[in-house]
Amino acid sequence: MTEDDFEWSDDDKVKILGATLNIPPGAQAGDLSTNFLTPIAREYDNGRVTEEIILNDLKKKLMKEAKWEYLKKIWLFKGKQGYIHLNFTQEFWWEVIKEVGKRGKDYGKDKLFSGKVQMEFVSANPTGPLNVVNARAAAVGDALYRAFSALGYEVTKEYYVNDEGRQVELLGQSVWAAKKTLSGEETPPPQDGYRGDYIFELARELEGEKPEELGREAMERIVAGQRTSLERYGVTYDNWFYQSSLEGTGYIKKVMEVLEKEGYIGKKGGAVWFTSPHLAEEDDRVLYRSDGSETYYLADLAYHVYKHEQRFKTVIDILGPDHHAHSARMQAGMQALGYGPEWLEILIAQQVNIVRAGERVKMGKRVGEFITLDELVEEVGVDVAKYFFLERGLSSHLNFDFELAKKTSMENPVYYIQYAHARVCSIIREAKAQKLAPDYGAKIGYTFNDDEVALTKRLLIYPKELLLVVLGRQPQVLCAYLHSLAGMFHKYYTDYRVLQADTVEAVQGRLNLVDAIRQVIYNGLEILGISAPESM
RNA sequence: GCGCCCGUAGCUCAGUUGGAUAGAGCAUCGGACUUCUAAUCCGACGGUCAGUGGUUCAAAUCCACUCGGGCGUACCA
Repeated sequence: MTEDDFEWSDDDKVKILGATLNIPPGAQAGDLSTNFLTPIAREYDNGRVTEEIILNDLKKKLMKEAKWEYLKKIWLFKGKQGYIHLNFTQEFWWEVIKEVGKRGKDYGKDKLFSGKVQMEFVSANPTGPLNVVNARAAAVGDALYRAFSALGYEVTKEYYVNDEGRQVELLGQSVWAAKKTLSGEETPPPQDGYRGDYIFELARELEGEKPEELGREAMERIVAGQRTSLERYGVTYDNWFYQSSLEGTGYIKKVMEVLEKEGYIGKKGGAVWFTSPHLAEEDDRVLYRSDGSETYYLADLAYHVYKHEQRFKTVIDILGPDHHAHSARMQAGMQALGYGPEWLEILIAQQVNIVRAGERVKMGKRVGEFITLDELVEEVGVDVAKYFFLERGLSSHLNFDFELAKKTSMENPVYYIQYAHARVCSIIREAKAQKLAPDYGAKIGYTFNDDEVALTKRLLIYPKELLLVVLGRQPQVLCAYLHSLAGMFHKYYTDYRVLQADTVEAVQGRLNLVDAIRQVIYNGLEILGISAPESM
């Protein structure tokens, strides 16, 4: 086998250069390592290609990459498994720091992907203020939006407003009843109506007289309020799409035509159903009610047909925990309409339990008791709220302990990360007073010690972490990364003096290093939508 | 009943397209400020990865079953 027999695909390159490049544990390890060998070895394991041959080939390839000219040694770690270890020359670490410094806010950004992607998230019903699950979806959706953008996707953020249907009627009736009550004529809210102080506030402010008018007015007021809450939370949208705007567009008609043609339409009890021979009967779903009105399901299918015509490569919807069934139905419907399963991706933001004084707060708009996004921000602040949501996987249930979030706020992970940033800024400020500054063009005649190399490695893998966030739709990877980087920096800060290093060159080298750390923390926090204060 | 999510340290959770010695924070206990910010650092304590079986050179990760928790299962949205 010669070198030319072995072709590396782009995917393989991504793996080599990023996805599976790790910082190995243990003292005898190389600078970086990859388990890339194992899957490839198995793939080519026909008895003739040995690990050594692949290793040699990999070495040649890596040496050719300009960035890897500093590769000093590539070897097979003799452990339980065959990991490839890489060692680098000292110059390599300076190059990494230089790369971070020169690219600045763009470090980590890369045109790895292309195409239009839409992210729809929060899309709460216009019947009340935003709650904590909405806050969770907003934090994650917005962070994913930035991560996707950073890696080359052209991303659009959209908010879907369900401004039609029974809920708006109910809302109108609820406000109407509250208005009556306020005028001295005690009137209970309708069955399944909305309760809570905000209904009475609306009743005081709105002028409509009939329930229908009040419903429309209340909805507009509430949507405006949701938008303001989100802005205060640092989340804005490219587009607010109203369900009512689908009227007269023909998308609903189109959905019905295609479904009819493909044999997915059935009639039962005067209603029109989505049905399929592949589905169990209980999975059938109403499209038109027996009174002839359209369901939310039909409207949502039409809405997604509309999305598809906007030529999005991928559409990602982040929905609340009450949408499990709806999610499955949407996927079934979209496939019936002829769209591939990978086109629409539905992520479920699992429920958030609010814990106060050790007890779970039961919530629900119709119960009238819930913690709003505004209250959350008011009590713990934007940065803490976002971080609490971002550091956990979207699919796990989350306990949000208010007392804990406030009580331990001084030892909060988000402050820990921000403090690392502020500390570097403090060093830079002090350096400036001494007429010193980071200089990435400078020739560095200083040899990084082990701790400095370890920090540099951590900076080197930042782009890989960003890639993992995008591939797995999981911002928590970035939270863990930043927390670990901040931790390493805090220790470094305690152990070494930057400005009181032994030589001028050491001061310059360290100054460049800490400034690069500052940059990466800044970039990471920016992706997460969390502020990076210069002093605390 | 069926579907989805989950079960990892005392608590809250990372780690799951199979890969190196399972990690953090909080809590508890003991140390470190004459120093570029102690919102920090160091150390100690803490694990049958819910259980059983299976697949594999290799399982917290995949499969099956069991147990436990949450959510969903509308001609609401």
